[in-house]
Amino acid sequence: MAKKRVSIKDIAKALGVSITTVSFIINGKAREQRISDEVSKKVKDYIKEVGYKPSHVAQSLRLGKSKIIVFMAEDISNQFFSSIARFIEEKAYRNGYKIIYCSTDNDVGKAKELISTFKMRNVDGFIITPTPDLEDVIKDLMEEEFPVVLFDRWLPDVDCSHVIVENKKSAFEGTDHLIKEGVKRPAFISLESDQTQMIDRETGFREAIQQSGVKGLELKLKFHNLAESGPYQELFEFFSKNRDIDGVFFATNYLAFEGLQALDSLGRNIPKDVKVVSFDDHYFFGLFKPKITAIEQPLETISEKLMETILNHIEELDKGYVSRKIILPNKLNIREST
Amino acid sequence: MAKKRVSIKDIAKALGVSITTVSFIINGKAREQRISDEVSKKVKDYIKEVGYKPSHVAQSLRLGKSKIIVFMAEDISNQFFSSIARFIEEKAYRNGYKIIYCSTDNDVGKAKELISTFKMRNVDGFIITPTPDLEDVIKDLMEEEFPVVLFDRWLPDVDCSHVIVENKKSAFEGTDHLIKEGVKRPAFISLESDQTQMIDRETGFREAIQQSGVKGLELKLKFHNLAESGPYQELFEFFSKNRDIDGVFFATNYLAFEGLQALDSLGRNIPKDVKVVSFDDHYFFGLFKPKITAIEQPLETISEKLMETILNHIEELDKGYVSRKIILPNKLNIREST
DNA sequence: TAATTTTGATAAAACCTTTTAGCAGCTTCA
DNA sequence: TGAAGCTGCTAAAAGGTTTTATCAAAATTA
Repeated sequence: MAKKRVSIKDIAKALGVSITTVSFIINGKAREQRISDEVSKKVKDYIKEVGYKPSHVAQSLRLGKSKIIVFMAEDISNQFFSSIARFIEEKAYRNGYKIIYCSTDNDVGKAKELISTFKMRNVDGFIITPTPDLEDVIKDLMEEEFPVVLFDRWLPDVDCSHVIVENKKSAFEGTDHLIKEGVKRPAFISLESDQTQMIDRETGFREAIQQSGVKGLELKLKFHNLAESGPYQELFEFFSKNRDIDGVFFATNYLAFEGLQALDSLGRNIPKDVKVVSFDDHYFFGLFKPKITAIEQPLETISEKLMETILNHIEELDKGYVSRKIILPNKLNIREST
Repeated sequence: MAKKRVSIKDIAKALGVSITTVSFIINGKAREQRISDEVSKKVKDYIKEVGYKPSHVAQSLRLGKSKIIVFMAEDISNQFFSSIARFIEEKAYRNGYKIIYCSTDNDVGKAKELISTFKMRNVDGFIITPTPDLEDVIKDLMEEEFPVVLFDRWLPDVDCSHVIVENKKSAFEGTDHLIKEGVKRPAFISLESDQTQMIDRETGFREAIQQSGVKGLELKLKFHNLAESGPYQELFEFFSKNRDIDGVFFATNYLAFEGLQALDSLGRNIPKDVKVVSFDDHYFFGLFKPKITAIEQPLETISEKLMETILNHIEELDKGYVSRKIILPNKLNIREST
């Protein structure tokens, strides 16, 4: 027995006033529109009595705003993204926005499809981890004046707001830390990817080894999605072929988890034989034996900046777009593995 | 220079036909409504040319359906929930639905607030992990004919659809497994909670020890949210006070992670001194040394059933509500810790 | 007193769809 | 020849809001 939802019209009729009047009162424009306190009170009381709530859908239609922001992650089940999702959610709700999420699996096709379906939904903004080759879509989005903020990585060819971290600098520091701890033959394990975050981490590694004169080694693995088996086997082979490696920098934690297993299978002791640093700190690095040194991204600050930026874009849509590019520092958590 | 979005009206005007005609053609009712193939083609071609996409907001308003489902988790950044979120997302999108997520932190107040804001949004359905004391809100929701499915736990006092797992049976099996491996003094570590999933796991544990005649021990911890520090300290004290414990059943993986650390600090060897089983398998249980025996919930099947159930409720709203109660089996993954 | 301003409100358009009811004009059948 | 049925299409209402333009009555000013 679903009681019919009460609308402004019902209120107006019941109280013998006009729809306009009710709307003004609801929106706090009673004073401004010279509605008498008497009428105002009557309407407010009635609203409370019947528990009226405005229809967001109707508001969306009328105002062209949905109060919905899309959060497009590479994979929402990944700890990094789900943690950000959690922070973002809180900040969004506090500001009256809701979040619709989706995962691209780093696949352009999927990303394009998702973006195009969301455009129809009148969403107010997009927070996106861009897949490779997404430049054109992002440009379109921006031309159509959709607020967009990228994160985790960015697109050099598009002048779009983004929130990222100091990938190069932190990778440099991490590598330098390895070298300072006596590593002579460091390896850099990364993904086959020309996305900015990976490139920057690689550059950081290279600059560090170049500066100190040691000879490094690099391994780039294919992107595995969840369904496939991890890169364990490849890592195992790599480490068994290159016995002289005495330090490893993992470009992302998922590689570290697999790599640590491989090193363990090979009987390499950490940190005695091999020292280890990983990008992207994780709860489990603290539980590992030995505890793993890692670079921690400031998840909450990233989320804060993302929301701040997107809300800024949404709320001053008219006042001329200026992209905001935010680069945040990370923190190197030194633990037992180095 | 945002090009104005084209509407049905624009198409009608441009082509000199009526809005009705265009709408019929768009919705594949041309034949049925005897629109000539000639007109039909003309309209379709034009639509393709200008790239018309219907406004979902207007459709929502007109049809009273938003094609949005709410996914209300305890905490979206928790691996269990984010994994389900990932599966759900996929299944929802394939069926033309979008997912809005939110986290309750197991707090009724927050849950109530969230539900009430979502009601206004004309969402089509709710997938919920109920917090304690949420019965009334769920009842209201159901009375207002909102489709609802609960998961992870359920509310005995409400006849609402749910998808859960065989908590009691699996806890029994896990405990029984410990005992069969020679454990004489098993401990059950859980949360202070009277939610069904925890109660059932506890019952399973109790029945297993009762059946075999061994004497068990229980510890119930407070629910910690993310901001607070974990229950490490309490676990440490518990284990150091009860040196005779030679087997532990953790009711959820987060407790296991903390508990394992505590056991390690105390120098207890696993599995020689203490055998360990945990509810909720996790990628990291396989990386641990030793690898931890755990009960794996069928995440994908849970998600499938959730979507199936909610879609069923959404699409046959009229045909009389019958709650569906689905209980899925888990899998005991025996590893090195037992 | 007449003209003007202020007060307290309202009608109606707009946002974009879907869908019911209906309207000419033509064909068929008795 | 008149009634009934079909064909191809459309007008208009409804869904719930916001906002602009407008209006009558009362109050103020000249």
